[in-house]
Amino acid sequence: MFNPDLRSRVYNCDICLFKFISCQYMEPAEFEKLRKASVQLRFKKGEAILKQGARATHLAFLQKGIVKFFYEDERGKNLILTITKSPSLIGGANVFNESMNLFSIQAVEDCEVCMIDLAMLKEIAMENNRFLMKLLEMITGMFKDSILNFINLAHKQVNGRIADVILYLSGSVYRSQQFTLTLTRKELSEFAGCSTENVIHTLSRFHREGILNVKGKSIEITDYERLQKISKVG
Amino acid sequence: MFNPDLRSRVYNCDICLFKFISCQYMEPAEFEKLRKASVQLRFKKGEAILKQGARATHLAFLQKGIVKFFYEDERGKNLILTITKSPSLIGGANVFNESMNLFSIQAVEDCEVCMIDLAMLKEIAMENNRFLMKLLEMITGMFKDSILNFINLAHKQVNGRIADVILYLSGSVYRSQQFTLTLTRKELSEFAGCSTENVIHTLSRFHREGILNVKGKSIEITDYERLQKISKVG
DNA sequence: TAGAAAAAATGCATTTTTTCATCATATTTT
DNA sequence: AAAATATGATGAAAAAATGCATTTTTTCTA
Repeated sequence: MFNPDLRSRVYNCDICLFKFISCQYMEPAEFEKLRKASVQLRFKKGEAILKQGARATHLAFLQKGIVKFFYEDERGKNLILTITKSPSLIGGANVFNESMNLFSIQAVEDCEVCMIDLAMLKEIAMENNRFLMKLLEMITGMFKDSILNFINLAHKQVNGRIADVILYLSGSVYRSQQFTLTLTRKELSEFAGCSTENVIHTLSRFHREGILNVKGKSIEITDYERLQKISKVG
Repeated sequence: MFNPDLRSRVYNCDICLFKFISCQYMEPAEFEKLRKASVQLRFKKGEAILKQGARATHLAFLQKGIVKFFYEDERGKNLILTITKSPSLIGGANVFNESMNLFSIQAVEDCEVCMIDLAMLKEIAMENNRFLMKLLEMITGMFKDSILNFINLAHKQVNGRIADVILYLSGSVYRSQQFTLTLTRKELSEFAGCSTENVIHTLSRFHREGILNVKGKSIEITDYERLQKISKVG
């Protein structure tokens, strides 16, 4: 039989971590309400998933792919707050107080995202304390990551900041000592808070000094110890 | 009659904003449980209210005074996340996920603080959704402020960052165009993320250029427009 | 209230970072 | 396939920021 409900599904909900976690706190019937208030979407590299300043109507769960959180200032300059890979709850920053998105979220590579209706989510959370607590935990965790990121960047010089960025991408995003960047040098500079040229200069220096093997988008960490030391010393 | 319960009170709870807000969400009897699980304390300028790394056992409500939130890195260098005046909920950053304080909170001038037992607070919040939501809102609000602060600092040069700090202190802390700093130049530098000398140089330059009237701890904004422009342009 | 300690201020040498000019190489668009 | 556009790389000059030595001022405390 043909199931119309499945027609538009990008992926099966049974593999979804958010479903798995949620169902530890609610009955399947209750989760089904949540699911019906959600829609799965594909985003191509570069597409906006949530837009700074827009009304926050959805919480998003990143099922597949990598995204960047960034803030656009008045002069159009961007600042990347963090970069996150799936699976991960994204864009809940404003759920409990603001009605506007504080920042934008954009696909850094092709993504699969489930957009969950905020009104329904709130409705269910209000009836379910343990779930509300868990949500809270996930959302404040997001905040914590961004803040720790900033702290790292705030009192280091560019050397240390770039080392940090590489270590972060290697450890938390691509999860390998050798990876192919899906970010441009400009984006790296928006993450590290310096000029694009400074990123390029620093990467070539790290390459010359045998710390990294940089070839365009391909980066390999060849001297992990030293990179870590640069990150620490600042 | 002598009321032993009042003996150790630093101030009367009836003037407390946290009580006022809480009582919009709970019965007086329930609030009384919370009050009994709380203790009022005085902190002298410079004293630690909450210490980074320590177990988070209390939520603190700042009744009177000014505090700084700061992060101490491995090398003992500090970074001030934000500066807050009373009345304000402080130190809830870790309430819902971590068991350790993510950062320290210290009195910048003499303070009166109510330390609220976290276990009891959680117990009550779990039974009271609307109150839990309100708490959540207050706590994520704190996070939001810190992040916006960081965004401001992250891609501006020292000029703009110092302008920002002065505008912030004037607008949100001392609430006047003319105020007497309770922070040292070193603390300003930890807030602006630059060297102490740079703060001093920049303040004297602003003074020379007629933007500020700086005399030791006393600061007056004499050209608000220009200060704001410097903050914007970075 | 004198003396010590801490904080603030100043000038200068050095380092770091940005900006700009130029060119090579990808990637898209037409 | 050519043209247009974006991205990456390099070097040099200018600007910004730091670190240090030293002096002055303020604050603390005995």
